[in-house]
Amino acid sequence: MRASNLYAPTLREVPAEAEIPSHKLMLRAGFIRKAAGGIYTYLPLAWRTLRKIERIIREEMDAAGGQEIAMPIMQPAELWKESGRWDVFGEEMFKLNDRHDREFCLGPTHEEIITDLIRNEVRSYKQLPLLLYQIQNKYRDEIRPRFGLMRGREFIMKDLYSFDKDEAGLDVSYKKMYDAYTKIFSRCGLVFRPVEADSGAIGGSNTHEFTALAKTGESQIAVCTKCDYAANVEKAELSAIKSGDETEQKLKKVATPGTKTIEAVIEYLHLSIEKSIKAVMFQDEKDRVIFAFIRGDHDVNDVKLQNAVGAVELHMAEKASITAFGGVPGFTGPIGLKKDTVIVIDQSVMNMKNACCGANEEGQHYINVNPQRDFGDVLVKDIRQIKDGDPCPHCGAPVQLTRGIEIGQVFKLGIKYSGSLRATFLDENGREKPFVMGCYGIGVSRTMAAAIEQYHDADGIIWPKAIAPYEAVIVAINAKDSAQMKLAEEIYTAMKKSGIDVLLDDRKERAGVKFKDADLIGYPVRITIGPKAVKENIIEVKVRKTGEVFNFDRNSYLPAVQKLLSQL
RNA sequence: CGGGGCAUGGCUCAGUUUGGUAGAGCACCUGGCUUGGGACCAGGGGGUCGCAGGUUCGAAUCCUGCUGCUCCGACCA
Repeated sequence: MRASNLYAPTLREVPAEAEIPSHKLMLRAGFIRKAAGGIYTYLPLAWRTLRKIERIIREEMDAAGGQEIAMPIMQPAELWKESGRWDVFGEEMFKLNDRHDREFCLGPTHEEIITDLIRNEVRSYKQLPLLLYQIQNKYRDEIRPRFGLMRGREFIMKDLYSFDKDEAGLDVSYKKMYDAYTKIFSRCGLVFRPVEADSGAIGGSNTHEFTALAKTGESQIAVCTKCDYAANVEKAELSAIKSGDETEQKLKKVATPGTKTIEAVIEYLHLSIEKSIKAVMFQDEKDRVIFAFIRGDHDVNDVKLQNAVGAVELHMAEKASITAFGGVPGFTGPIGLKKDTVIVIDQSVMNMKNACCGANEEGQHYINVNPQRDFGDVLVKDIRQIKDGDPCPHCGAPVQLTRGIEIGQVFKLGIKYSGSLRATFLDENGREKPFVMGCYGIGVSRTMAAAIEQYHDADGIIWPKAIAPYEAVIVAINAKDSAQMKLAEEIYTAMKKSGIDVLLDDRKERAGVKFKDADLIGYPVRITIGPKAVKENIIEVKVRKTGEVFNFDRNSYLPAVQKLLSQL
């Protein structure tokens, strides 16, 4: 390809709409243009990179036994109503009607379609396992599309669905996908971690998110500094903190006027914050009021709390709801609350000795609180949010909190969809059984964005070789110098012939412009053809990532460049 | 959905406070000159100032309503 024919409109200035590096750079380097909020056109450079990512995905999916199909983007409402997700997805789904007023949606995912596809045709356990996948556009009417391709309303996703006869089979399929994902993201050159995640409202027993580490990432993860444990902060487990042996003192109510915050209480009582118990009140979707208690210096993890009490959604409780159950805002404690409410105590609180907590009376706290002795029959769970330096649940070494971009997820669905859509087969004993399913997604367009988040500098993108739109660019310094152009052409032809994915920048621009564009677009290597090349037979090769410059001889540059590329 | 901000040529923005001839840089076209890190000179084209009302002799500027974009929050691959 010649740059003079390439549609890659680069921008000198940063468009005002972009916030994060990947978005800014994709706009500036001429990779994408916005069509509407969260909807983008992929220009030639982006499309090449996407196709390279897809190719890697296809190779690994096929190697793991996957078969590629293509399912419709537009899907009938009936299937979604049958699975019960027409309303669950709700506003987030793009819905439309045809001329006969039949309802459709633009697929946000394809569990319904695929389950429907196989439910009437796969009848026997002998046809299993079955792994089908596609690379397809997905649609989600995001409340707030942002960050360019990171959170769009239309995005490219690879989704594979596995069908097995039993849990053991699912475990095998899951492992295959887990391993394939590891290979895929490694081949893409990304720095990533598979992290344990919460399965959320979709249900399911086991799930890992593949997260590309990046400062701008939207999800927060806890990574062990010693072992390979990594988990989404929503999921990251904590073990109960042991307390020192202390003689239990007698429970006592004391006046603590005006101490509505934990800080005020401990200052007033001259206690350390580790001796305080904090109350946090929530209401769920059924308007149940939930009283959660946690050590003063800890924070409640609302996903853990949701799971602990079986709620779908939690929000802060209203004052009236708190008082209705005997709580007094600022002075709420577990002792003396009405029995017909939900009380959850963090596991670490149960080990505390001679602590303090609210007495459910204005201006009053209890001291010498010993939860094991004083709280009676309460629900004890791990509801605490992990923080930097907390011990790893596997090896005990401190964990580190870091941010990442979720680029893939592997998920054991079990029989959730095969159950609701009545998709069954006959097992060895002739018994009808629902398929045991798994689903496995990769955000393809998001992976491209994640790569840029990981690899860029002040001058532009620095593509990993495997997913760069072109592996190399040849810059002729002076397009009007026919000797230079002739040599550039010669090298271009030779490199192409040897299998290098190369672009020839033959534009009639000044050298500076071409250099700036090459850095911005981020070709892994740049070959410069100037006077030195013509007069001294020196082929100059610059590595984008390191800035290293190599001078190769005109007669032997090709193997040298190949070797250089193979090391990138 | 709640709270900010913005909307002026393809891009980045000034002009709006205090109403009076629509601007700059970049990009684009022509010619010249230049060619190792986003040159320079000369000439040129392009904007009903987001939309709809209103106030006024006169509105980019003041008022009302709407739309779009964007940032923060609740939601999420």
